[in-house]
Amino acid sequence: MSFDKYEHKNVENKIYDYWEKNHLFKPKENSKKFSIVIPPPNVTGSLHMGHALNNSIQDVLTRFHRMNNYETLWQPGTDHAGIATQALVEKKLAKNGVKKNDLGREKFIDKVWEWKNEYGDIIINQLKKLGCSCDWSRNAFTMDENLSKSVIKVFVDLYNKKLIYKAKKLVNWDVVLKTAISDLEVDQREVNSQLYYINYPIENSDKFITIATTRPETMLGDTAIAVNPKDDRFKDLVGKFAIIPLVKRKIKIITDDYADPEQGTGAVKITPAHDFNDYDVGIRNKLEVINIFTPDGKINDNAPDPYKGLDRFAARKLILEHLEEGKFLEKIEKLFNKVPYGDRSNSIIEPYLTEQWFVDAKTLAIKAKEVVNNGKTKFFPENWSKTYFQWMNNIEPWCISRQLWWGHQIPAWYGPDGKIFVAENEDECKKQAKEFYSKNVELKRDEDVLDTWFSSGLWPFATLGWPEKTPEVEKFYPTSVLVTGFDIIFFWVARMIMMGTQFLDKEPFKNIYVHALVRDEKGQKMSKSKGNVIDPLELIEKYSADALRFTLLSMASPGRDVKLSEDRVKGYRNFLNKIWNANNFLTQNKCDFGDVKKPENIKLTINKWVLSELVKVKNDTENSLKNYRFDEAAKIIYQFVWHSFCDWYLELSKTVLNSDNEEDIKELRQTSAYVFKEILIILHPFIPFVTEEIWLNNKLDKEGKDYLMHANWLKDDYHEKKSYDEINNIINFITSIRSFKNELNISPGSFIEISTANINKEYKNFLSSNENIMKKNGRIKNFHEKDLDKPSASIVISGELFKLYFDEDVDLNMIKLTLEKKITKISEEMKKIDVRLSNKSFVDRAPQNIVEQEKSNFANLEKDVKKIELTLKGL
RNA sequence: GGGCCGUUAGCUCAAUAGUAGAGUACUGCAUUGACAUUGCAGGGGUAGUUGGAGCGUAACCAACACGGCCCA
Repeated sequence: MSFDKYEHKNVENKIYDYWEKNHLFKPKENSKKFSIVIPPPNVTGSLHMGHALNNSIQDVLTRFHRMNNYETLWQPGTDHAGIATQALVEKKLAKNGVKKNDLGREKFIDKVWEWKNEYGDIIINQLKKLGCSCDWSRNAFTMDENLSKSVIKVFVDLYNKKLIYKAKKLVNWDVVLKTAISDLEVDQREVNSQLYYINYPIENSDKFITIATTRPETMLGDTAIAVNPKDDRFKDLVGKFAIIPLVKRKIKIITDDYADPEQGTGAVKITPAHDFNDYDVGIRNKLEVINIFTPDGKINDNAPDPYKGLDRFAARKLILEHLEEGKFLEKIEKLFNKVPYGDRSNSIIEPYLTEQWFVDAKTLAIKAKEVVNNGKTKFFPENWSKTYFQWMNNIEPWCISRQLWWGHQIPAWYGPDGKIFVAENEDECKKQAKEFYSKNVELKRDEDVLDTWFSSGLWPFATLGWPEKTPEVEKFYPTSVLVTGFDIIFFWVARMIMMGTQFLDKEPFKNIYVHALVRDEKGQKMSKSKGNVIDPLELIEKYSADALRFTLLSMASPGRDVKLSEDRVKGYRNFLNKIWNANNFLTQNKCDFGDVKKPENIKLTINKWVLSELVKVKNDTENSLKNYRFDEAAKIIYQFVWHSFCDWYLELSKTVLNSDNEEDIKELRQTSAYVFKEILIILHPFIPFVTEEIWLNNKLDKEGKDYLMHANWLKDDYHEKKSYDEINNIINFITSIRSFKNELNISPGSFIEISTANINKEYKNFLSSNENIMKKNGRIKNFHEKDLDKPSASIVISGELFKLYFDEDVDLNMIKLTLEKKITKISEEMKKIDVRLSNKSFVDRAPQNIVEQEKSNFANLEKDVKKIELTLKGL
């Protein structure tokens, strides 16, 4: 087996099994609580990039809190996706020639459950691939018995409070699915349409009035023509009657502000049964409402013969032909307009007059707005509260009934005369009915089911066992944070807040972290039709779940779309490999992971430095996480592990490890093991698999007594400023030497000699105390107290002048050019500072420390230039 | 029509108003032991435009341009 590559494929499944086997996802009793409910994916769904981002974030938060003494619950589950699931099962049955109606409601629902039991866990298993540490023993489903109980209770309760009611209204009707849907499930899409100008003859006249419409077929249901009261063009016609072409029905020409003189001809046909605006006009003017469609979008018997039974689009075509023949069609214009589409069926939505159940959302919104207003619930980024309020302030009644079978059947029963009884079960309704009618009567249950979002609205407490007073509700409600995409703030977040404040009198979550949508690398929304979908499972397969998680997290900056490119994922896969090899290095150098602890009385500067860095990095990472700045957190730790720890600490440590100072070696082994262990701990929430694998390989779990998943992040305020500065000086010195060699085209591997004749004592001391490290990493043969008698090149580091001697021949001209370039650069900088300092207002009004800083910067640069100039002269 | 957001290196994005950074890509060099999924070094920015407040701005204000999203 090769040790130099991290192979995630053999690791991730194994590690996940290990976590599950040891029940590490279950909440562990503690006084502090942390809880998240998962935004339940559709049971029909499969993992897409949005899920991957959403759940990576939740998992980081969950793991972080679990590690740090919070009793932590990440409540998982799926929702029953009424329309999608029913459609899917119907389609499947149809393949075998079975129709839903042949089976009947009960048997059909059995079939759906069969499907759910077979395929419903697909997305759950995909979440496991991603590493999600949900408490799967609590996995919930919106159609589960206890959730259904909450749904029924909520419905009955809201009905009794008159916050749910039944009404005949115009609703958004999906003619393919044959159900009502809510406003939110309607997509307004911009499409190329045609605007038809149609002449309606005026009764008893040879004149006509021209209206413009994009939907000529709805003329079958026209009951008026409206013009604006201020529109003088139609003054003579108001009050007269027009004859609908083809239909030959008489309709009145009325005035209404809705008619816009600027639009079309200024006269507008009114079809109250098939347009939301027209419906309002109809009510204002007491117009007749004529429905012309069947529930599946065909022309019904209210229309004249030739059109009856035609599909709405076929009817349009025929009507246009007939209009043309009858010379009623004035002209056709091209138009770019918005047309409502059902987001599930992709068919054009019809406004349709039916009896449906509605929630009085306006009333529920009052408390829901309050908790955000008074800061009990906070949005991150804060700006999303604006979106929330904008919708909440203009909220419309929510149509919750769906003409489906799969879902929570509405707990309403009808008496023989249509009287409605609502209760948690039929027996209760029967009691009510008996009292009402003073005899036993047959009751018939409402056939409709509730909108899936109605049950999702109860998610944060129904999953915890409400309405029972469970310990979970007690402990974990309100939940700590909701992690979600902005696209469902209305659908889901707002509704949960309404339901939570209504039924538990408390906000469902303290914080709402709103993340962006994941787009492709060009910033386009991923969609199957565009073919730009990146499948997270493929990326996991190719680069590991850890790499995908880290990529998504590092790109999750607030208010931005996440533009995902595969190269980034590859880059973070390399990061895992780097960590893996750092561990190899430590192991090969006999760093002892058997008894890891922070060494006492540390002597070595690099050890003091790395510990100081570690503490700082840990604090910064923690702060970033607390502010939901996953991008920052990822960046901080990446920078530390790769650059500070691997590039500098481990490199510098080689000098110690190769020495014969046993005491130093021991201290270094201890420190590096300790720091690396802490790195694993800090990294674990981000990249749980590889950190766990290394943890277990190094036996840091102490045979199950020390789980990485429960390891606390370090608590320490260690900071050795002197050592911290010293190592930073070393890094600066070595980097300067390397750059200089590079500029002079000197091979980086070659060794050089350095004269320290011109530098101050302090710096000399610094050099001698770090001589070995400097020599090895700077590739320096020797430091000399006096200048050597051979050609040199000079360099200024930290304001001190060093002379360098090379074995190979260096072109004097080249040295000259390099130094001149340096002077130019510094001079430019000095000019800028000079401008600032010679500005009187700056000196007078800027804070003193800023002015001082500028002055000392200037002085330092000046010194550097003088020194370089001196050497130039000597060349 | 109303609202929200964005415009910084080739690309993707950061940054309390006080010397513009990272990742990636690119260029050169290195390679016998942690790692080529590597190392070292380098080039690359008139911060969308215009105006304003301010000692000082990428950051604040206003207008405009371009792009994106939500609602009607």
